[in-house]
Amino acid sequence: MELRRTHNCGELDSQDISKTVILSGWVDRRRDHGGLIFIDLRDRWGITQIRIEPVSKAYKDAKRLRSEFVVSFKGIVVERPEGMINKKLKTGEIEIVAEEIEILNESLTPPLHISGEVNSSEDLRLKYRYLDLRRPEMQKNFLIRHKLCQIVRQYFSENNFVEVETPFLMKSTPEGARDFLVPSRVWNGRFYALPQSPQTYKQLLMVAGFDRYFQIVKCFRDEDLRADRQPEFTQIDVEMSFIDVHDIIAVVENLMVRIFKNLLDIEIKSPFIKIPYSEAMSKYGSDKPDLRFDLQIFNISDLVVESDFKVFSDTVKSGNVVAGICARNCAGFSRKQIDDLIQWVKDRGAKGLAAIKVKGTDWEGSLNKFFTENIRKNIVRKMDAKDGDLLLFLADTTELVFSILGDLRIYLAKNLKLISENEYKLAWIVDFPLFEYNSEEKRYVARHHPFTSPKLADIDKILTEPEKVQARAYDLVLNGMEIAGGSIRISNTELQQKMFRALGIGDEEANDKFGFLLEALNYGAPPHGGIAFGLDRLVMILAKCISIREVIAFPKTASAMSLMDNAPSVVSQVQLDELGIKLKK
RNA sequence: GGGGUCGUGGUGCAGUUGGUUAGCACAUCGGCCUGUCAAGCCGAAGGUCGCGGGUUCAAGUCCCGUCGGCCCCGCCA
Repeated sequence: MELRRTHNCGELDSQDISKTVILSGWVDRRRDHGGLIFIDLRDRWGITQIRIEPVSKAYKDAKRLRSEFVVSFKGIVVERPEGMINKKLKTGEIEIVAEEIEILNESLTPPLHISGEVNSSEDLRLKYRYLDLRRPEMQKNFLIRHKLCQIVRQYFSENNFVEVETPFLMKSTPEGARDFLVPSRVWNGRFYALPQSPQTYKQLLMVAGFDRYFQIVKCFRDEDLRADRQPEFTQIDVEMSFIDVHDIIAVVENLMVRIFKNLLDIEIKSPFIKIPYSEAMSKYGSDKPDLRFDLQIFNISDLVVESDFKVFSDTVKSGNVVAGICARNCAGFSRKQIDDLIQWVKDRGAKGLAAIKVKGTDWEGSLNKFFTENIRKNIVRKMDAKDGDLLLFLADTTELVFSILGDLRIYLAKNLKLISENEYKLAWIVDFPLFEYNSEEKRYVARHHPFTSPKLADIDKILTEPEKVQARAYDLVLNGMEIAGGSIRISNTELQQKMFRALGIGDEEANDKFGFLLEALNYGAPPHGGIAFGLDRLVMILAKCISIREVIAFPKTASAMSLMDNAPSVVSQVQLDELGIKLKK
C-alpha cells in the first residue's frame, strides 16, 4: 500500500478546496464517458466523487475499475463547476481530480447490489453477509447499536454499576426455554448448557455484595425463530441490591430518557404509565399492548346477556364473554372487507364476527332487530361509538375473545394506518400473575422465572391458590414490543423452596438443580432484583427495522442455519469419539 | 410439529386457459462518447425455470414428493 489515506470519503467540503488528499475505499459507481471518468468512492463515512481526466497518470488504471474494487486516489480537492453540485451527497460541493491511483484489490461482480436500495433476496444477503454489511443502510444500524452500547455502559458506570462477565458454559437447568447443550470432553456423558440468561449468576453477585451489576451479554435459547427472535441474542442485564420495584423502574426510565435523547433526539416523558396485567389483557388483549393507537376492547357481556340475539346471550349465560372494538369511521367498509375480517378471525379460531355499522341510534343490518333501543344505547355509550363507526364483536371463551381482539386491534391499526412512524409509547406492565397453568405438563409454571418474588401479601396463597398470587414483576413495553422484563427476586431460602414446591419441583430435584443458589441464599443474601433488556429488539425499534436480523451482524435463518458458513455442520468421528458421543441412525 | 407464501440468466422481476426459439431491466463483455452523479447510445454473451417423480402429443405453467428463503401458530421461565 503506497498511498496512505489522509481523509475519509464523507468529510471533505468546500473548506478543503485545493488541498492534496488521499482517499481509499470501494468503487460505488463508475461513470465512464470515454474521455472523462467519474468514480463514486465509498467508505464507512460516505461517498466522494473522483474525476479522472484522460491526461491523468491515473487514467489507464482507472479505466479498469469496476464495482467494489478497492482503490486509493491521490488528488486535489476542487470546487464543482456551476450547476454540477450534487445536493444528495454530503461531499457534493467538491470532487477530487485524480493524480495518482493505486488499485489495492479487485472484486468479482458482486452477487448483490451494494449501492442504492436493498434489491436482493434475503438468502443471498445472508450468504454474502460481508457484502450486505457493506451497504450504508446496514452500517447505519450497527452504528446505532454501537452508540446504544456506549450509552448503556456510560449510564450504568455513572450510577455505580459494575460490569461483570458471567460464564457461557454453565449448568443445564429445568424450567424455561430449551437449553443449547455443550458436551464435555473431560467428563464424557456430561453437558454444559449455554445460558438462557445469566439469571442465577447475577443473583449470586448480589449475594457477593457487588450491590449493582450490569452486563451486555449474549443469551442462548434453543427455540423456534421469529422475525424478532434469534437463538442467540443480546441482553442488557441489570441487578441491584437493597431496592424495591420503584428503584428499578427509576433507573430504567432514566436510561430510556437518555437513550431516546442521545440517539433520536426525542424527549420522552418519565414516569411512564403503569398498566396492571389484567387491565392490559382486558383493554388490549395483550400483555404488551401497542399504545400508539386506541381501538380499545370493551366487554359488553353484561349488556347483551338479556338480548334476543341468542349467539350473544347464550355465550354469556354459559360463562363466556362477548366483547368488541369500535373501528372509527369504518361503517363504509364493503361487504368484501367485512367478509375478509370474518375470515381473518375464523383463521384464528373464532366462530364468527358480528359487524355492526352505527347509523345514529340505529344499527345498519339484520342484527338491529335483536337488540332493544336501550341495549343499543348502552353499548354505544360504553364503547363511545359515533355515527359512521363500525362495531366488531366476538363471542367465545374469555381467552379466545381477548387474544383475537388483541390481534385484530393491531391488524386494523395497520390497515387503517393509525400508527405513526415517529411515535414511541412506553409503558410498564405490572401486577403479573406469578404462575400460569401449563395444561401439557399439568402443573403450574413460573410466568417470569422461578426466582421471582411473590407479592408479600400473597405468600400464603402460593401452595393453596397459586392462580391468585401476583408477582413483584414488571415488563417494559415499547410500541407493542416487550423490550425489558424483570422482578424482585426471592432472597430467602424457605420461600425459594416453597416456590419450587409450588412448581412441582421436589426438594431433591431443587437441590440437585439449584442447590448452589438455595445454599447461597442462606449466607446473607440481600434483598435484590433486576431487569433485562432485549438489546437487539431495542436497536431494531430505534433503527426502524422490521426484522431483528437487520441489527445482528451474522444472524441465523428461520430454520436456525447460518447460510454464510453453513453452521450447524457435521463433525468428524474423531471429535465425536473424544466427546463420547454416538449418533443415532 | 402445523399453516401460509415464494423459488425463472450474475441480480431483481414478467411469463395468460399447458402450445413456436422462455421475455424485460440492471449488472457483465465489446464499440462510440470530456460534466456525469441510477450517465447515455449501439451491439454481444449469458437459462438443467430449486431438486426428484408423475399426468400429457406437449409442463416454467397441472399433480405428488422433497429442499431452501420469508411470515405466522405451537414453542420462547
